[in-house]
Amino acid sequence: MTVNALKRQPLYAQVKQVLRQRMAEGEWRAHDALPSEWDLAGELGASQGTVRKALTELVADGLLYREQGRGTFVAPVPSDWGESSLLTPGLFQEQPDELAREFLGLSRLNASEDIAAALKLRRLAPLWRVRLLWRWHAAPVALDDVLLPAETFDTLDARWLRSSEGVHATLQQRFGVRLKVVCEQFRAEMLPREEASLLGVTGMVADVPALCLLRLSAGMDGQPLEWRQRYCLTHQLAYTVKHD
Amino acid sequence: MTVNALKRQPLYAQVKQVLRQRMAEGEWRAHDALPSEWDLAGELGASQGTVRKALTELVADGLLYREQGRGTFVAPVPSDWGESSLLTPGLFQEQPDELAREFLGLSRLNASEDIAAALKLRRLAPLWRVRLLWRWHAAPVALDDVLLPAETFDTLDARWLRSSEGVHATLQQRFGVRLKVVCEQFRAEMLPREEASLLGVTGMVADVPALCLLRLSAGMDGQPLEWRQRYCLTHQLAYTVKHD
DNA sequence: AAGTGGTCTAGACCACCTA
DNA sequence: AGGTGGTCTAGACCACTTA
Repeated sequence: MTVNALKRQPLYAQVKQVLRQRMAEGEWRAHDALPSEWDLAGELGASQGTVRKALTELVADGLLYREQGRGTFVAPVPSDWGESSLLTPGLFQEQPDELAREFLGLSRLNASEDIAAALKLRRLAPLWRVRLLWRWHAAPVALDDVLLPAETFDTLDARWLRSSEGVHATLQQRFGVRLKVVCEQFRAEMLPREEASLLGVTGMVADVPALCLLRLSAGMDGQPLEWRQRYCLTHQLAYTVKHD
Repeated sequence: MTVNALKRQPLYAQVKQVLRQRMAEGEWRAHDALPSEWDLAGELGASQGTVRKALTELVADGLLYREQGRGTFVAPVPSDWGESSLLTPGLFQEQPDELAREFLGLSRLNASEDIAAALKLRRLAPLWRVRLLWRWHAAPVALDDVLLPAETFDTLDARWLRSSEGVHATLQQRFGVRLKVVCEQFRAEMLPREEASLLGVTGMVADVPALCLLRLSAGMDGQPLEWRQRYCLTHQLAYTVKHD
């Protein structure tokens, strides 16, 4: 077995791990085809059935997709917005394709107690803080604070974020880490002053309700790696979550 | 094969269907053990591997759970609140166990265009409308409008709802239908007058932001069967969604 | 010790896509 | 026609639970 260096893990889990690593190393790009089940079985020293089980789970994890008769392919990087989408007030129908992301800045701060606990860090651990503004047809609709453990991503560079497809794409390309959403929490609040000004909500109509979203994301191994807080204006758009 | 009456479906899907039906008919109660994989394979005329695949998917669907060395068991009915929970302002830690449901009434109305489309009904199709109030430590925190296709659930009786574990439990017990959440949509709004009064938000402080939640649920076959609209007060509690 | 679910294999056949 | 994923089988061994 070529994969037996890892111990006490089922063979299919080792196959998953090897494939995840080879994907992170950039062996294939999005929509590239993987070798067939039989070829992988030969390469990795497992049976075709075991490789199938690993591939099935990687599809469930969102890393791959399959097409009957054609092959198994690398799934594209998910957008920062995650599995969720912004939609118009109509019920679920329309696409959020006009959504644009604007990078506002990168700074450092120390973790509050709550956030340190959520990210499983010690108190006051150093964090990166990325601020993003989302626009829909040019109008600001949401503002993000993205907090990342600075020791894990110590070489993070603002230039990467300014020019990339997004924070999640940068983490995947520069650090080989793929995020999945663990938990989201929703509140309705009156929009605070600072966020109101960044979202272009001006003086007299300052009493605007906002959807306040907290989101914890983790790597595929379950390690929490991103804390994100978002204020959304929902006059024109609603925030939707699809299940399964 | 005892299950081959259905055609052109993979054998494991037929096994799933048979087991779902037997569960809906009340052959087992929550936490009862199913027969072993080998016994089911014998009963149903499939191999143990095929039965395993069916059981694995039913576990993924949330209908069953398994324990190594002990057996396969029927999962309990999910609460109306669904996979989601109400939590205190602390980040994700606490349990929503003090949540109580109060049945306010059952009435009939005709579907609006939006809702008819979401439920895949014709315009003005008759609907049941169930109103529910949620309390947390006695204080009202959320108000539900539940819309159900009246022709599908024509014998629905208010007495069932008043005395049961909830709408979803009633539908499962009386109609053999199990719901799963398809899609949820979130907005922040100022609380409308009628809802404010039902939630006990009194006169002068009437300008309260509320979390407005729309939810579409479907049977396990994908047929949309429930439309639910909820206003949540999020001063004390936030609404959370867990993924995977 | 017996029974259960969990993993793994080898081989077969089918449905679908591409060339 | 040949390659791919999708289904199905039969048999083996392991890890865990229960009595």
